[in-house]
Amino acid sequence: MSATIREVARAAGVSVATVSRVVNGKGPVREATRRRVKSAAERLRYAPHGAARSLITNRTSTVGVLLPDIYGEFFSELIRGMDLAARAQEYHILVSGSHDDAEEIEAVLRALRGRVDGLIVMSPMASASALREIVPEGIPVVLLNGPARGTPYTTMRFDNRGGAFAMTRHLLSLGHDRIAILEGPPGNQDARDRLKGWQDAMAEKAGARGVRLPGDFTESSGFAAGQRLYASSRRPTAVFAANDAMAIGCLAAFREAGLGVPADVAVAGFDDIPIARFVTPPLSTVRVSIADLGARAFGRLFDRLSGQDGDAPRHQTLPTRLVIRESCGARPPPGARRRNFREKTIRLKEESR
Amino acid sequence: MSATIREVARAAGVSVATVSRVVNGKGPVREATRRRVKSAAERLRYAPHGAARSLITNRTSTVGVLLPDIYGEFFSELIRGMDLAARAQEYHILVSGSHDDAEEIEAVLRALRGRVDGLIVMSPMASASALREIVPEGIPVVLLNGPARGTPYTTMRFDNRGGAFAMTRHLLSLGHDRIAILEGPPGNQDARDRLKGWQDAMAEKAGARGVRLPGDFTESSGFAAGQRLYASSRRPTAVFAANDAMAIGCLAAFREAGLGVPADVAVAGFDDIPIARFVTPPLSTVRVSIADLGARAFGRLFDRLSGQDGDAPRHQTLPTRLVIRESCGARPPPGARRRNFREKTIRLKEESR
DNA sequence: CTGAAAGCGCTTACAG
DNA sequence: CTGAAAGCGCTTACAG
Repeated sequence: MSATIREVARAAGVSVATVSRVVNGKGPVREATRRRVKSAAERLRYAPHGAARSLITNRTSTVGVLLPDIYGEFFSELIRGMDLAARAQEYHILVSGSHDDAEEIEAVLRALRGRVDGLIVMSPMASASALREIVPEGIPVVLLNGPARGTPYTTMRFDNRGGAFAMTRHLLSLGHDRIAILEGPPGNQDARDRLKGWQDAMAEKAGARGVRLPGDFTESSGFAAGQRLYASSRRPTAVFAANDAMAIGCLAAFREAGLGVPADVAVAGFDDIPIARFVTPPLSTVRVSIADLGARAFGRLFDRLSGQDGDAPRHQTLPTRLVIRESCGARPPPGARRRNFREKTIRLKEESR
Repeated sequence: MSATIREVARAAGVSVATVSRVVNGKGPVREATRRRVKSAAERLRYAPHGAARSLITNRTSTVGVLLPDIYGEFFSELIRGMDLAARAQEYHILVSGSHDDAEEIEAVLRALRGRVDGLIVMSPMASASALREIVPEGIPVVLLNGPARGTPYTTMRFDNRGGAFAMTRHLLSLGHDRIAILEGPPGNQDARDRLKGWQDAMAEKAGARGVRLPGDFTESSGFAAGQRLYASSRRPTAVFAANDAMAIGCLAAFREAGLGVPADVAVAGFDDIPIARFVTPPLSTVRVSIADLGARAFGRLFDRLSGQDGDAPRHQTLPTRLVIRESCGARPPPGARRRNFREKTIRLKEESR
């Protein structure tokens, strides 16, 4: 198909070594030779063969990305952030998604040997030790949303607990004392941390009573939870959903039941997906920058790959931001910055270690 | 890092050729030898080196996916569909997104040589000839949403025109005769085809008057369009947005202006993103299966790669489905199938060539 | 400044 | 049934 280095060498009347030097811009080459090679390469539309190059250099310029079964905008944004960061370093992204058990991940990881220089893994398994069994050693790994401690891996996550804590506290400060939480999927680390934040805030306030409802991050599960809440005898005065999709499903259930938001019940979500400000009423939520998470994860991995970083695992927690719109019925909190669309956002302190 | 075939060979007391035969399950090997090799490979956690294998077999088991700058659920769903289909064939997906000019794409394509067996390309450029200049020859390509004719490539798309035509006709049948369209980005082929469908339907009805408003597929652009429509002197009685995100933005603008939907104005979208049924009021739209598009695109490419398909380019158009909810104010159309959430869906005839 | 040669880790005819 | 050897397309010391 494509021309090889040998053909370019012949066309330019030089050795393959010289072509290689010109193409890679390293090693001394006389200007006249360089031009001859350049033009031959261009004429033949030469592009170095990636696999051949990888074999000898032991670098693939590719990172593997393993993700659990993810829907919606989270996935896009994450890939987007990583892809942009990777391209800037002339790296490629090999994606494999929809994993829900260890065996599957292991199979993919084996197949990736010799194809990637490093790995970004968002594991559906909470256990770090399980992961260590599976991930090949000697290859740099950045873990997304995994456990922060007790891992030999560098990790990166949002401050889920902090964001949930702040939002719950905000609801409490508005006078709510019966606050329900719509939980995410049981095994999901984000879901756990958000639940934890809600619990911690609720524990702070004497007399506050919480209700926990199961969910799975889909709009439907939020809708179902909303229906249950509506029918319950002592209805909570506020609902904190562990993500926006569920909050929006819940809003739909309340609307259908004729329940006013925020007049009859306050609702808040988590993520600040683009659509959050356009639903009825505009949704109060916790903003995270998913693309940023992706870009930083790649950046960390790249640092490791280029030896700019030590070998010790690092753990970083990205800050979140409270976004107060209409669904929680709040007046603009003091000190909040004014933004478009009548929303106020509050930057939360980063919780980094 | 990882064990090589040579190490496994030594450990098992055989030649590398034999290890290769065992690992690949081809060629005759005595059962006892096979077991010895298997156990040695397992003990050493041997995994074949992808690049080395690619170099000799001239297959990478990887397909490259080039996409324009895409946000939201479209991107996720597409990748998801491709990834699932690819995994079933033990293929990998190399993704590169956010391209908006030819030069960028060309650079990525060159870098992909020797890394992928085939390409799935969704080009921001409408012109097929421009693409031909860039795409390396001799490598199978499936074009997503590109022009159907005049290309040497196999193409795959939704029946955008047909879906838009059916929805517009539906609005007309409800008695609307002033129907606005919120257009997508100028260069986008989906956007063009949807506009065409609207135009064709409007042309059929004597006395129908259309208004065209610019948009870019984002909620914000739909919001802005909604505001303009509200302020306009002769307000249309129905709005057809070229995608759901814009329709939802438009709904938000109408709500803010105190305009009732569908009482004062009907609204319809395109895509049927998961959230469409949960907005207020639930959105009438045209359903497409994005994951299906992705899976089929991979399938076609795979057929080409495994020689199961001829060399002649094939063009396929995937059918869409009308989903009637509340935002367009229709009564259930006759013959529609009943689904959950009080919606009716109508399968539209496939328009395949 | 340039070239001949070794070698990266595999697979695959070809002998035996 | 098994092994020795060639070769996939590159890069990189090593000579010259």
